[in-house]
Amino acid sequence: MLKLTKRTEYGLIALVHLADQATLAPAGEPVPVVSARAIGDLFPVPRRLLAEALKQLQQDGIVNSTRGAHGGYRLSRAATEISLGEVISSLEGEPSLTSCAGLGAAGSNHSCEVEPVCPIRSPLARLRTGIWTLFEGITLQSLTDRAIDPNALFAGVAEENDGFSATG
Amino acid sequence: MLKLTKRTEYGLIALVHLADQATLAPAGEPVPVVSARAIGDLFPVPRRLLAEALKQLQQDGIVNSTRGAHGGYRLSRAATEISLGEVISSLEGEPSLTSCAGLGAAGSNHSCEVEPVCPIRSPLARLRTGIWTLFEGITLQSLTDRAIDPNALFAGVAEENDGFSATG
DNA sequence: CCAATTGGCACTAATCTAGAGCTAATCGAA
DNA sequence: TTCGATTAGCTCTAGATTAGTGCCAATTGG
Ligand code: SF4
Ligand code: SF4
Repeated sequence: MLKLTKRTEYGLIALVHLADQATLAPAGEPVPVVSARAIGDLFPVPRRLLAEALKQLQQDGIVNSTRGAHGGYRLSRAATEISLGEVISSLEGEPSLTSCAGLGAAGSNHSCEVEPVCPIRSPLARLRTGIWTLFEGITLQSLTDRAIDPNALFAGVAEENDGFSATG
Repeated sequence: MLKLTKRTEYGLIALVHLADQATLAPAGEPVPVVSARAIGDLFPVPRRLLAEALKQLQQDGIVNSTRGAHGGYRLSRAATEISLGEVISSLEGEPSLTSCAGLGAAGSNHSCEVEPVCPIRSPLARLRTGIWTLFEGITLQSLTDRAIDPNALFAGVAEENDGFSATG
C-alpha cells in the first residue's frame, strides 16, 4: 500500500494551515498560535486524531506547543525549512518500501528469510533512497503554493529519472 | 504505510528471475518457461503467494503462462519494456498516496469529507503523479542490474528535484 | 490413466489503521 | 482561588488490509 496514513494527512493539513497563518503574521510577533480546536473547526477532520498528529509533530520538533488557555501550536521553523520527508518520518515512521529497510547491522529481529539471496533488495533500497531524497527536497512552503501550475513541483524528475535504460 | 506488499515483492523477485533466465536464453527459443515451483525452490518464499502473484501478472499481460506439465511462466516482453510502475499497478493496484486519488468525476462513493476544502489535495496529487512517473521510468531490466554502482539509478533525481524552493 | 502445473475461490490469522474515551498537567482569566 | 480551555498521555474497540493456507477444477505431457 503506497498510501499515506490519515494521521499524516491530518498532520499535513494542520501544518499547511499553520504555515498559512505564519505567512499572514507581521514581523513583530513570533508566529500566531493555533489550537487543534480551531483547525478542527476549519476542516472536517476528527479533532482527536488531529491533536494526536500535532502532538507527534511537537515531539519531533516540527511544531512548538503552548499549553493552557489560549494555547495551541505554531511552526518551530520557517515553512521553507520543514521538509515533507521530515513530516512523513514523524507521523508514520521512516518509509521502508520493503520489510528489510532499516535493518542493517543493528536490529535483525525479524529479518526477511529471503534477504541473503534476495535479488530485489539492493535495487529497491536504491529506489527507497531516491524517494526519500525526493521527499526531503520538498518543503512545506511548496505545499502551501497550491494554486501554482502543476508542473513546477516535478519539473526535473520526470525527464531525468530514465537516464540508464528505459524504453528509449 | 509507504511500503510495498509482500505480494509485490514476491512478484518482483519472480520477474527478476524470469528476466535473468530470458537473458541467458539463446536467440532460437522464445524464452525458457519457469514454473512457480522452480522459483519457490530458489527463493524461500511461500510458493502459494508466489503463484498468486504470477497469476495476477499473467492477467495483466506482464507474463505469459503455459499450463499443464512442464508449464510455467515467461516474460511477455523484453525486460526493457516492462516498467516497475506497471508491475506495482498490477500487483497492488494503482498507488494512491491519498484516499482521494483516482476519484475524479466517476466514482465518488466514499470520497473524503475534507475534499472540498482540503489544502493538501492538489500538491499531493502532483506528488503522486511524480512518483508514478518515476516508477514508470524504471524498467525491469534496470532492477536486474543489481551489481552495478548504487548511484546509477537515481543519478538525476536527487539533484534535480529541488529546483523550486528547498533550502538553498 | 497419471503426474505436474496453472487457475479460481474461500477461508483464517495477524497486523495495521481509524477513531473514541478518559484523565492528568498547564495556563489564563474571572 | 476557582474555573474553563488546552495540550499530553494512555488504553481500548472496531474496521480494513495483508499474509498465508486449503481445496478443487482445468490443462498438458508422458
Ligand atoms: S530481503 Fe527481499 S523479499 Fe525480503 S523484505 Fe527485503 S526486498 Fe523484500
Ligand atoms: S481530500 Fe485531502 S484529506 Fe481527504 S483524502 Fe484527499 S488529500 Fe486526504
